[in-house]
Amino acid sequence: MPLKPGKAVRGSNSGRPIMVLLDALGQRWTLRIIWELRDGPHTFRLLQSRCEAVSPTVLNTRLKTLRSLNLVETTSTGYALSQQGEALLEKLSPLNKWSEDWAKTL
Amino acid sequence: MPLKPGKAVRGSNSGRPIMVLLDALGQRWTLRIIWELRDGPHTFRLLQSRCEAVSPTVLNTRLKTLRSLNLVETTSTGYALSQQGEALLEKLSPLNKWSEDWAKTL
DNA sequence: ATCGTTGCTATCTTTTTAGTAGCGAGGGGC
DNA sequence: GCCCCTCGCTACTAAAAAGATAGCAACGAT
Repeated sequence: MPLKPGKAVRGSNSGRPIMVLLDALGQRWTLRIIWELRDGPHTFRLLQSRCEAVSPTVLNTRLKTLRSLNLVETTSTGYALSQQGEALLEKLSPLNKWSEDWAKTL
Repeated sequence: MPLKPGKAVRGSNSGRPIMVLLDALGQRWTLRIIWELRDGPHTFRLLQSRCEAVSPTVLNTRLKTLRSLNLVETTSTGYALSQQGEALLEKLSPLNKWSEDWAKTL
């Protein structure tokens, strides 16, 4: 059951891209993996250690999904964000700054 | 174990706000709930039906978390994004358009 | 008082995620 | 060739989260 725009996902059978995206990003570690790839390619094991020892089972599952969604690709030096992945990260990276301001209000 | 900036979350004990945020948003339905609140307050049950019958158990858990994170608040007409929640949604809403372009590349 | 709707809890099942061990492939040194 | 190390990754099992369903107490309108 691969995740793919146009296909139903959990919680939405519309197949609308945003729903597919929200479903993918809502799986644990997905957002984090994209985040950790922000400064360049990482090997599987390095990525694993950056994500505080996420289990290889999950990491590999996520990487498979992210590759099938064309957000991550394998390079000679390890896993890296694809062009699309970079674009997505660009949309997400303002969250870093925002989250710090947000934290102050708590 | 409430989610809160400054405190360890699963996968990061740094307490950095971005990690707390990524952890929160990476829980299933969280992103979707924020998304569904984009056009105004909704009652618990309406929100539930908008999220294609998400179980009340999970919905309530998420709403509790989102309230404790100051992203959602209760109003006379139901659950609504707080000021912070609106700000977050603003950061996320470009994803809708982006996701459509992205979907074309698949 | 009855009815419908609300937010929500209790209970149980299923799915997902976590944790750990270790394999086969490849590279380097010798 | 052989040893040793690191690599990506799979297998297996345990724990945690999410899903599904039933239903209760509180409120408002009739």
